[in-house]
Amino acid sequence: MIEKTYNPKGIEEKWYDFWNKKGYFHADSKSDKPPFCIVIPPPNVTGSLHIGHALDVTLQDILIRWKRMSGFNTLWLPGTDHAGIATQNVVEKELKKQGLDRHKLGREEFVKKVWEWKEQYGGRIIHQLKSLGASCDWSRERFTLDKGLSIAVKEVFVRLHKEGLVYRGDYIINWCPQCRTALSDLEVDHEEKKGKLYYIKYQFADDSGHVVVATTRPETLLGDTAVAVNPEDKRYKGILGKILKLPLLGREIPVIADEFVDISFGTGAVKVTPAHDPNDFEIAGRHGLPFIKIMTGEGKMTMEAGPYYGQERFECREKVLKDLEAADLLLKVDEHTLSLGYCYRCKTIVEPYLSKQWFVKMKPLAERAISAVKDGRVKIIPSGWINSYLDWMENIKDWCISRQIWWGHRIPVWYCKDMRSTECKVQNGIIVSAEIPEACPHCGAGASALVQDEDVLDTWFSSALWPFSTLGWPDETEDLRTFYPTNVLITGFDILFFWVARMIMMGLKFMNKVPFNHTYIHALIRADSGQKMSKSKGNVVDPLEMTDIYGTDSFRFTLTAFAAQGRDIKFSEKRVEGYRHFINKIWNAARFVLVNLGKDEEIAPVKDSLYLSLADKWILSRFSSVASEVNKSLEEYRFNDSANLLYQFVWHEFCDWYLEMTKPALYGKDENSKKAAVDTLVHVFEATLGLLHPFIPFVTEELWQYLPIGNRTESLCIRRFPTKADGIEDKDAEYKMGLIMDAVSGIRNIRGELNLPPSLELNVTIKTPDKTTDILNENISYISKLAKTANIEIGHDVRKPEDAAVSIKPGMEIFVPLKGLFNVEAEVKRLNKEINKIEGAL
RNA sequence: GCGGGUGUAGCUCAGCUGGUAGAGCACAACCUUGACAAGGUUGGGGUCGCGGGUUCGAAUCCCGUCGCCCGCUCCA
Repeated sequence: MIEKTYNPKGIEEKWYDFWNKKGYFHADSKSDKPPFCIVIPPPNVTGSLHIGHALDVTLQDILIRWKRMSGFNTLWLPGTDHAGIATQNVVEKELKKQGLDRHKLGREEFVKKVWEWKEQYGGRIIHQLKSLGASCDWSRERFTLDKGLSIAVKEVFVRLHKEGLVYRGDYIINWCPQCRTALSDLEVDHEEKKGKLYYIKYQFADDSGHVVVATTRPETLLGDTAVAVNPEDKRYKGILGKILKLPLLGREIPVIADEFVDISFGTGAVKVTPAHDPNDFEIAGRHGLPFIKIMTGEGKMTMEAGPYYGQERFECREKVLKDLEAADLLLKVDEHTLSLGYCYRCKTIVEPYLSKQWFVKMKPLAERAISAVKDGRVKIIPSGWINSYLDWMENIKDWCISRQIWWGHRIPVWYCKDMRSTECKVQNGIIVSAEIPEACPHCGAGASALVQDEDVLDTWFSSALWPFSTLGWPDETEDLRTFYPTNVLITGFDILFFWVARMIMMGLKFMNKVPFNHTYIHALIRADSGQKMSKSKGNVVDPLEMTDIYGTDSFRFTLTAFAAQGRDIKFSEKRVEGYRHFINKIWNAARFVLVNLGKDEEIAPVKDSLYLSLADKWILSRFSSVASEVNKSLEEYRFNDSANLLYQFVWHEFCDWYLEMTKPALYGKDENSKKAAVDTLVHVFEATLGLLHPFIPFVTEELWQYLPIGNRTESLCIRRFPTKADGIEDKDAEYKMGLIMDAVSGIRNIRGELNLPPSLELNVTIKTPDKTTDILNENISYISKLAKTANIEIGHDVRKPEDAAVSIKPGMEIFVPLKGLFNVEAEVKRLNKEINKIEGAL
């Protein structure tokens, strides 16, 4: 006999190894079964599992296990991401502890170190995924820097370049002076901060007065090449074209007119710093202004900054302000809230910076991705995200894809130093090639004249190809034919733009088909305070700690029950404990089933039995509708609904009612009834384990092994997933049981008149109201409920009771046999005791 | 500025297409009854943010309002 409480230790590892070794997770690209494929959102290779992953993985595993059991050829493709900047930063931090930095090591040595790091920690997250029960096909595991995926990356870059969708140019990009690399717009986090707005006098060169401009970054005036006003601004009509003396440096700059300037903000006059502000950059383009770089990639001032040369950017700001004040050029300082950009990896304030970078032209790619969502080829669930998606896509800007770091896919571009031909000069000596070129294709210069671009690609460039690069693209593999497009992508909304949108664009571009038909965006898990979980706040819940204390099944079930669509989740450990009790309840229900089984008992199909009791019919019918509801809710990604349905059914119907009501038959002398009861009990319990398996795979597999079901497969995880046909629909039984349940629940209220016989049988009469008007005035909702239970269609207008009373007529009496309630006797004793107590007190 | 979400029991949250307010935890009382004390039975506790409207009937639909939260975007 099995233990009284469920202890997951040992059981989880045992079954995971078993499933894995048996090859149940392996997908067959030649199978006749319909394919069902999910590619995992690849976690950071050196990362460790956080609770968001746990939710993500649990939901995917539920779908995969459910589809596998439902007869699909399932592929859940696992893998990891090299996570460019993130990983490089971690390794650099580690080197710093050893007194090293990457520049001392040199590129080759450094990259080697990162690979070593990857080898050392890369397996950790995979191991953690397995401990959650993730039924991935590990034979197909991928890493974004794998050879195959690298080929795909180069191929995409080359093809996009050929079509003019990849270009190189000087633009203002977001620059992190700490990481010393460009960042895409998405990699910048904005935060509102209280800052100051400084009003500075710019004097005319002819000493005929001054113009006041306002700025939040006074140090950038060192790079000003104009002051702009709105052409419509009457205040400044007279000064257009006049020359100003740049404060502190004395350099001469013109006053220009540009419509970009907002008349109502500040003084209506704007300093123009083309090399350090994206808007000013554009203004400069329109007016042919020079670009003066006053800052280096480290955030220090250049020679152009004159006396401020070499100063750090914020130090320089202070000095500039001091000097302005001394020169009586600082008119006033206002409080001003502004939103600052921070590097999403190192939290340093990002600097708008002019530099040469590679970009992807997004508009043409976005157009197709917009229509794919609009016409439903990609369905976003919940649909609330569609607006955000479209909004972003319709205002998309070009994507800066070059990063000045070393860990990642090196850009497949070489520069010819010789440029011996005009052709080569026209091309600026740029050679884009998937292979290492042996000579310059433009001018024939030898390999020694060619230098590869130093930069690597944004880490999201390779993830954008994930759904097809992992299946073998650009080769036309069997896997690609079978599993692309994938069925569903499950991820959090935080990477909707980073990743989901870009996959849709790339999938359409290179496969001509959307990468997935559905994408389910789940909620973000927050700490119970409602804040985002983060290490610095110390409010992180470690999933492995949860599984260690409560078991994987309890933890998975908690996450699933939490996963209501479209809202954030505040995590509470108490809920996990509650669901551990649920797991234990199932465990003990199994013990009940097992003690009521004879040794080697043959379990017959219940449909053949003529001796089914009301309770048997009822539970079979309930099972039928629960199975149908679970299938339906999973179909619609209502994970929490399916979890709650099962919780409700197992605990409050199967355990609370059915197990009690079947006892008289089980312990009775009638062999036929007993046989029918045992058959039903085992059958329903076994099928329920099937329904539960995708949610709580370990405990269900363990228990299933004890059940004597004929013609069984060797594992529950490949058992056919139950449908409503595994029960027997019997609305009449449900109706009658509903009345019994109502009556029993009402025992307390009618106890004064209750005269229960000592035997376990009694009759309860439920009398419907006498008059139609009573029904109308007081009992419409009651009638409505009864009608619902009895599955009677009532008219839309319940004000016409004759419609409602099709089978429940006014004054009609319904007799309900309350038979075999095991604990009625004890309940009566208790009630009488309490009544006596009350009477005694009176 | 634009968009989205949310306000339900002491706490964390469910409540699909309108029909007598639910779960877990916490609390109180009783019960070791042949699966289960990680249990059972019963109970206390809610003006479903506030104000209107539609309806026989609204937590649910509509309008307004207050509070909290989250995205995107601009600001010199």
